[in-house]
Amino acid sequence: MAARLVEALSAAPSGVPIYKEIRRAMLARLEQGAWAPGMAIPSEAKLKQEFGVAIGTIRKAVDELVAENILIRQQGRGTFVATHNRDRLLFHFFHIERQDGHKEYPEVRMLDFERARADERCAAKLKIREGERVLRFRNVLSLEGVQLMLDEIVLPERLFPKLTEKRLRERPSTLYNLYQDEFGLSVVRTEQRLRAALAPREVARALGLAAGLPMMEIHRVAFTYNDLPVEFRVSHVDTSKHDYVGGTRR
Amino acid sequence: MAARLVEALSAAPSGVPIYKEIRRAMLARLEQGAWAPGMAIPSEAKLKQEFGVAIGTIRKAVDELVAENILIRQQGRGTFVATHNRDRLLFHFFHIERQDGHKEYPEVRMLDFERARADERCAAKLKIREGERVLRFRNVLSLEGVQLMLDEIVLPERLFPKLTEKRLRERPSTLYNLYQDEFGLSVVRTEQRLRAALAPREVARALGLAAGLPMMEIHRVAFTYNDLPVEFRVSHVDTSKHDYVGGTRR
DNA sequence: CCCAATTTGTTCGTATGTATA
DNA sequence: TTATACATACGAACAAATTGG
Repeated sequence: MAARLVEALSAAPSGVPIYKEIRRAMLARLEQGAWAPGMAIPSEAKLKQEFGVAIGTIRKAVDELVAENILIRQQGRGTFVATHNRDRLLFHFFHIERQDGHKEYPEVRMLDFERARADERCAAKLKIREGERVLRFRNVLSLEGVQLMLDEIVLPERLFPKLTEKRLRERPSTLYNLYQDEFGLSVVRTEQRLRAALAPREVARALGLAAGLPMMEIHRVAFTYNDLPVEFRVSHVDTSKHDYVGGTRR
Repeated sequence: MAARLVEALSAAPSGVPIYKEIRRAMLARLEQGAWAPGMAIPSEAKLKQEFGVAIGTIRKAVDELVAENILIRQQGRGTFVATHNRDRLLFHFFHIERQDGHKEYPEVRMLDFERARADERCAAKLKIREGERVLRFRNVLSLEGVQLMLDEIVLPERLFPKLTEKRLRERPSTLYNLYQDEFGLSVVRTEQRLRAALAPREVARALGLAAGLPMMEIHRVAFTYNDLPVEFRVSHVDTSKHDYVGGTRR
């Protein structure tokens, strides 16, 4: 087994560094679920043997995956596959906080759930064909008991076979945790576009707000490992008491 | 000189890795202007000798500064201090683009300029005392000839001595380039909070828009090396045809 | 056009320190 | 205490890109 891997790697067309190949091999294992969320991956010493390279080369591959928040290193313990727990959601994916800086985990309530077909916009965002089957549901998010955000979420049915309203309602943790644990889809990155817009009647009604209130409209696409779109989400946020918080980088 | 540096580093209270100390030493040189924007820093071989450590240790320090977009490596040429040119602005600091994804550099026109004193909000954001002297000016930004954004910019006068309206108007490049070249202040990071709001009368008038239009309001603080706030900026963006574009990370 | 010098990029190997179980 | 795993640091060799002669 070890020899095979080494050959496969050194047989690469070259020009591509070994550590990049190893990074790809690791991503493949993550994608296939060979390395499951929350579990420790083999130690650097094991990987060094398995891939037949120096330990520094292994570390360089792991470095990149750690920088992408895909793996998590812990000195003395091991290197782990990142999971979608509440902390990670709050830190990396939920960008709304009170204007005084207070940040907390939102309470989520599902409004409705339906099977539908992708319109042009959804198809483009999810990189699927127009008319392909999708699941669509809406969530109301609250902070400190106050409803302030409506999420309309669209998933390609092909990626989420047999996902039912019941399973969504009864999920014990975050949505992304469900995607990860039940369907092997780990969200590792999002792209989003924000704009200001007057609250659509539907949205205002769902949140119990006056129609015509200015709201933040967010279009977000969530991707898993190989830039595969997993979810498209349109959010409307009441920003009268809360902000969307961002920074530089990329 | 070399010996002194080595002593200084090894005399550190320990617990702090050498490469972290070297990173700090490099940041100090950048802060003091010993390494000027756009210029090459000494080669890794030189730094290795100067600091009296292994080349790998130098590389690890540089790695971090490269990841922070403070230094830029170029194989065969050297390692350079990042400058605020238009490309960097567009890529790292200007987040507005057309809703169809088209991205370009904005045209800037200064509306007014005044000396004032920091109110409570400005003081908090800029970490200065309330009532301290500040410079305040407003810019209208246009894309493809259409005015779509009003920036109100506040600078602590202490950091920008003798900055005049004339120099601002006659700057050849970006604002951050001016901060960097004329005042030795390199913006390396920003924090921002976004919300939706109805266009204030003043803003609508300056941009030639109808009052009461929903606009994106952005509060941004720009920092230089040691988390020192350099600029506070409140922007109002007409997002009827454009979006604010963001991503994950941090 | 090629050669030589310089500089960063990759890879190897080893030793030791520190945190965890 | 011991074993394991990641973190730091050292040193060396060669590859790849750039520059200037």
